[in-house]
Amino acid sequence: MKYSASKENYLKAIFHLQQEQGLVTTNALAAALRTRPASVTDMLKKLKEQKLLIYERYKGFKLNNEGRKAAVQVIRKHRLWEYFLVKKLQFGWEEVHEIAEELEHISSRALIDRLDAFLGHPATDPHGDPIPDSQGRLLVRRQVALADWPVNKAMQVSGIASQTTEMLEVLQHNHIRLGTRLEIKKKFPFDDSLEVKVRNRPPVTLSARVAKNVWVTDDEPPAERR
Amino acid sequence: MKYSASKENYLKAIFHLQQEQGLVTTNALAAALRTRPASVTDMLKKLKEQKLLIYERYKGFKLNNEGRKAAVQVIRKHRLWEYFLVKKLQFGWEEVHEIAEELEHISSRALIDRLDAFLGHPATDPHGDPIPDSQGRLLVRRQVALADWPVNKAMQVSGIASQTTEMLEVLQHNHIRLGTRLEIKKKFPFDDSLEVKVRNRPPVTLSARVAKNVWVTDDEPPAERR
DNA sequence: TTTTAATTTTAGATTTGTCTAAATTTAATT
DNA sequence: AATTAAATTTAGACAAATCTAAAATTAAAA
Repeated sequence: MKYSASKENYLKAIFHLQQEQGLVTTNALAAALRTRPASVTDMLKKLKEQKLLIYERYKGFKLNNEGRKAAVQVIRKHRLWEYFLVKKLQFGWEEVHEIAEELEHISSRALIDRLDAFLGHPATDPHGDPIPDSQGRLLVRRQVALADWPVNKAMQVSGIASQTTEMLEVLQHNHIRLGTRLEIKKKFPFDDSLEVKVRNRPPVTLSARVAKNVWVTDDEPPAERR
Repeated sequence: MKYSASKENYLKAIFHLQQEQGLVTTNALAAALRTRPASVTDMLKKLKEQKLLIYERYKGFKLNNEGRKAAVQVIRKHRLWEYFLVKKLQFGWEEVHEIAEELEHISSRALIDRLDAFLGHPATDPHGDPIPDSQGRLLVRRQVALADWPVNKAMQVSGIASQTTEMLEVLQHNHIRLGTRLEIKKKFPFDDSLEVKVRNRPPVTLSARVAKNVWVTDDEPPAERR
């Protein structure tokens, strides 16, 4: 099955949206794709005809099994390319998204499998998001906002939600980046700020704003795939 | 300047055709692109409006300076990707063309410059064709068919025109590949076959058919760019 | 130099993906 | 429950790239 770049973008966006909500709405998808609701309806009709999603007029929609498989393949390509761009071509992890948006539509299956091998079958992309394996199995790590993590329980940074320069500046200043292991030492209910500690460093304070935008996971990520 | 994938394909094809003939014809371009003459005319009109070529109705056409620059950038991308596929991803040199046809349309300039650096600024692609540098300068090697090379003058294989499996089989059998240095020992006017000699090997005979499809160049390629 | 053939262009249609504006359906309020 | 508002879909249009069939131009042959 080969889909157009546009269709692949729709599949990917629907996949991400339905992770959070069960059913996806036309408006939400239009916003995610920066397009018009009418255009979304047009495309939904085609995707439904191709039996990639379950869709009821005026109600909402979601990918079926076929659609999910296709979406995961696109995500796999995107994240492998991002990894390549950062690890091999020395791009900064904040500059690669746009380029990967183009590369993800290259169709050759052999290419992506060889790229995967060349990169050493990486488990996550440079933003900490898991890379689906060649069978389309996606490692699901129970990611949670740092703000919601319990006190005194080891964890590591698995992703950064908001990747503004300002945000990255704060993290860099506090020696926190992807994979950094840390613990929350104290929570301050007054302003929801946190005191966290990285090994061999003095404790630092993070604002609620920051804590909400840092994803963390267990110290040792389980190999659970689905 | 960003052009659509389709336009880039036209530019590239025109560039190659006008290397041989001065003016390109509608039919020749249609054949090269496996499309219809009417479609070619349609596109020519657009390329002319964008001031990428010189075109007179019913007469013929060729790229102007702007068009040539754009075409060379596409060729640069294509050949760098081919090099990457063969040298880094271990593809065979005969399988990479199709994939590079897609990759060559990725637009990021930063990507291609970093890829170039990552690969060590290679001078030629896996087929022996020169890779334009980042300023669009294309190394012009005086390539000539093996059939037309003088007797007893050292040379090296710089390219293979017809890359059928059968052709490659013959070459492999005679230990001839890209970069192989050899000399013609004798020409047989009867059937235009040749006796050639590779160093440290017994002489072998090549048919006229083969000799016409092997490009050769001087032993030491000059660094002449234009 | 006519006539015929080949090449090239135009006219009009089609597909994919998008849009605006209007109509329809669903949800929210008074 | 009736009315207003929001969300969604339809209708009709448009741009890009392609096509077929017919017309126009150029080249070749009788």
